[in-house]
Amino acid sequence: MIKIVDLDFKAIEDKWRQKWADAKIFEANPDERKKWFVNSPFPYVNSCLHLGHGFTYTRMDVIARFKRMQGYNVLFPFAFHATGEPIVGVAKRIEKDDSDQIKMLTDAGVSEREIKKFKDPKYLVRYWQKRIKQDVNRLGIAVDWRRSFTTIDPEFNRFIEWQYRLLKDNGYVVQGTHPVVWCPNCKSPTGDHDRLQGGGEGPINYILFNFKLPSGEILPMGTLRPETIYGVTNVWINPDVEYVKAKVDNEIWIISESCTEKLKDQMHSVQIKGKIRGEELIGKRCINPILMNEVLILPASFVNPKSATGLVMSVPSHAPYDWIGLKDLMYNPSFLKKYGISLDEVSEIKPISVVKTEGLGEHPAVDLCEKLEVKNQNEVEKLDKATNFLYKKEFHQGILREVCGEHQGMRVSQVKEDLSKDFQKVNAATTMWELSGGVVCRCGTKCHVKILENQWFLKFSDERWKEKARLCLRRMKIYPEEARENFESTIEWLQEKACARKSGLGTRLPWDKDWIVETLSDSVIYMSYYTIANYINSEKIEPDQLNDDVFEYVFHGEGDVKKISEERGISKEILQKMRSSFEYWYGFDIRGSAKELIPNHLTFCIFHHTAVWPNEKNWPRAFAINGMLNVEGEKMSKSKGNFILLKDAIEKYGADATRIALMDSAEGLNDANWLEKDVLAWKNKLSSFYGLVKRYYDKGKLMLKRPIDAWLVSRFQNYIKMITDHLEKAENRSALTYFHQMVNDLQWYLKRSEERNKTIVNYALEVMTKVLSLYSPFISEEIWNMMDKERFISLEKWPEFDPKKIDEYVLKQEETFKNICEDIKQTIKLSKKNKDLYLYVITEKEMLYLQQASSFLKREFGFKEVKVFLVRDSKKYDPQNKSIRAKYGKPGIYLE
RNA sequence: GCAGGGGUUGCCAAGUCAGGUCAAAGGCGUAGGACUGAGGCUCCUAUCCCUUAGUGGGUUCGUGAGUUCAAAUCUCACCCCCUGCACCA
Repeated sequence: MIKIVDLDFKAIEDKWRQKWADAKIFEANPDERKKWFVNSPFPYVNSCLHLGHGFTYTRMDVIARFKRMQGYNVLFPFAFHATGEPIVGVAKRIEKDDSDQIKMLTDAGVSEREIKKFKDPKYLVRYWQKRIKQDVNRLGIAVDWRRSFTTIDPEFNRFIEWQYRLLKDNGYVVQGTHPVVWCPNCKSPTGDHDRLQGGGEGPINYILFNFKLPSGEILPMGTLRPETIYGVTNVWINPDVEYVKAKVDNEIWIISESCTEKLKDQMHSVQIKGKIRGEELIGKRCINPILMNEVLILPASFVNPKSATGLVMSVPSHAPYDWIGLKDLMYNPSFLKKYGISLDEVSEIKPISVVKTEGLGEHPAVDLCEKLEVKNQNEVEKLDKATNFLYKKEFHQGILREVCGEHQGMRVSQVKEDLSKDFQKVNAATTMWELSGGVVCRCGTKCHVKILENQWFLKFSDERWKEKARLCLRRMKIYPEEARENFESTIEWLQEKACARKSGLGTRLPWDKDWIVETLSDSVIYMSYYTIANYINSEKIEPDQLNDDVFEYVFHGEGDVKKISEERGISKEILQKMRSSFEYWYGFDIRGSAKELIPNHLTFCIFHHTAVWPNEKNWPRAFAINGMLNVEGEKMSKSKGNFILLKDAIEKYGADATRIALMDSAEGLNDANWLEKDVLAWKNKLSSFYGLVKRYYDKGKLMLKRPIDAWLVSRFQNYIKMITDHLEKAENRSALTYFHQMVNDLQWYLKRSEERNKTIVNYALEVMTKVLSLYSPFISEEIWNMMDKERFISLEKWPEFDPKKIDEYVLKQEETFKNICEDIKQTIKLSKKNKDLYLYVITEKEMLYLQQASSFLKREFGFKEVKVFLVRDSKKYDPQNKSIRAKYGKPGIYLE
């Protein structure tokens, strides 16, 4: 019976945190031991850490502690990410007294006085840096803080400059032109997270067909389906819209006014020459640039001037809107008359089928409108649904008909690109970018597509770069293996990636100061900076002392140290120390992160390492990937109100329980689930383990090893093997499950043996405490201290697996014995007899084993007598006659 | 839509690659019991359904079909969930 011990977890945690810090046990310097460099992505410093951070960091910390106990020289550094837009954004919002922003900060426990100072982004960074450091320490992460930095430190900026110059010199950074979603107000690209509306929308390329009026002006018709040019029966213009005549490059176009704004941002020169109402064009004819036939310009209200050019061609066979548009006109002859168009002219128009699709009729748009019973062009919902359906179906399965000339028989999906190119080649068409859907920037402005010129890109498409990345990945360990495919497909899929922006915090591109290195691109090789950051910090090396020569020497061993030392004013010894520190620690041995970073950050990390370091020794060696952290089965989010800050969890449950519950909540790519009842259960378990040690440690007798002692040792040896194997694969949860089993086994042992073998019980408790120390280090230090140990458990030696200590025979016997106990229990239940017990066994060894257990059986079941007999001749067995049974017997259990 | 991962008995989760020993580990929860002044602790027992003298039977591993003497495990199709889809951290 173990009494619950009331433990003051907080006091224990404070005590050991302080002792660790005083003894500087996590400060790692190169020495003769083998090294182990573990790290995890640094957090963005615009708020304190949440439970998800705690999950990833604890996971790495468990591995760090494991490796340290295994005898490695372990380095776990930590830094802070501050580059990019959000921090500036917060500062700006504070400046403007934004109430939402202030509330967010107040909720996170920032005082009003502090909030006022947040107008200064640098102050804001310093503030959160302090808070985050506190959170990390509270959680018990074994960090070497001497190597800490932020990405807006000028020293770090020098490092990034070195990196980018190097990449550019090797041809991995190139200039290019690219369409982006653009906010004309912010004058910057609008990413998904920067949007009030239109998440997931992006630029899509419209083809514009140059229909011509007899007078020479061009009516550009925007469409996503170039093949439908063969099925055009007329064109549509919105009669109520005021269009403009504009000189676009060297032609006169008639387009909507909003289109001119878009074209200006898409590398066209646009001058508005005049206005023209849509209705003025109705009833005129224009020429199809491919078929060269004349088609009628008809009115339709569904034509949206905000979409592309504000002019569309009509393909009634394949576009439900167009078919309904025509029908609407036929039912409305007076409307037609207004524009001087005769009903006959319209009723003569017959759909022209362009695409043949299995399962669809000749004119699928017509059929669909009938099926959905679309009454008129105002039934937008039905029409959109039909349009969507047709677009997909015909794109994937449709085959071009005879009217398409040389392209006949081709599948739409295969021929679409070629068609577009061909039409452009003969000047029948151009293209323009349009959004796939409306996007509104966070600032409230409507966005459009802009073609960014002279943008800087990382050339991930470069085949020699990809090949190196593949090689690196092949050599890496990925935990769990299931995640590897994701890396492989990312390497194949990555193309040019913009690596610079015009706004936000960060390092300016050294050769083009207008651009700032984008934040995902300045955080891919910073782990190497940890190996020298302690020298930069302690030696107070100034940013302007750091130039490419320094970094070339430190990271590549290039150049003359003496000369660099003189020129840069850094002592030769320090430079050499930095160099050897890098050589000692790099490449890192494991980096742990959530799975969301696989397709970007982690794969970039592979690419950049292979580009910066030709020597494979410096490449990443392993990634450990974890899933997302859910809370009570739901995604953690501020709006759901289930957002848990790390500090709050630690405050409420203690760091030890928080850590071990996090580790127990998931493994591999599965999303973890944080359940309060589990955390509380762990808190109790920790207490009762403390109680277990207090009660049994060093309390038994010194005695010779009995079978049951051998059993416990054997079981523990197996556990040590299993736990070690799992931890080597970053499977922290699996390793932890054996802790439960060890507790169970120890409890069986305590019950089973009347007298406890002090050596054995101590051994078991020590092993368990060591295992526990990875997960819940504070309480483990406390327990270790209670055991009168001199050293920190954090610096103790990991229990070694020794197969020689495993006694297979005893393991088997005890297993059998447990089964026998189970049988005895059942038999007692049925026979209601428990006076005497007779056991019949086959071998003498078995007999001896059971005889040794007889006192346990008496204690456990209340037998007066327990006898074990050897079976001599089972054929003569007679269950009724005790004396015969004793003489011959049959293997089994008999009760009196 | 595309890419990667997943769906197991109340919940979490092992098992799937190497088919049988799987009614399926372990943890949590729940129920009963022990201990206790009392317990939210700890220990024992039970926990798919029916039946039973320590058994026997039935129905299960997202859905449907297939391969096989035999499928949670292999094949195919479908449904659902998670992550990512780029100039954003």
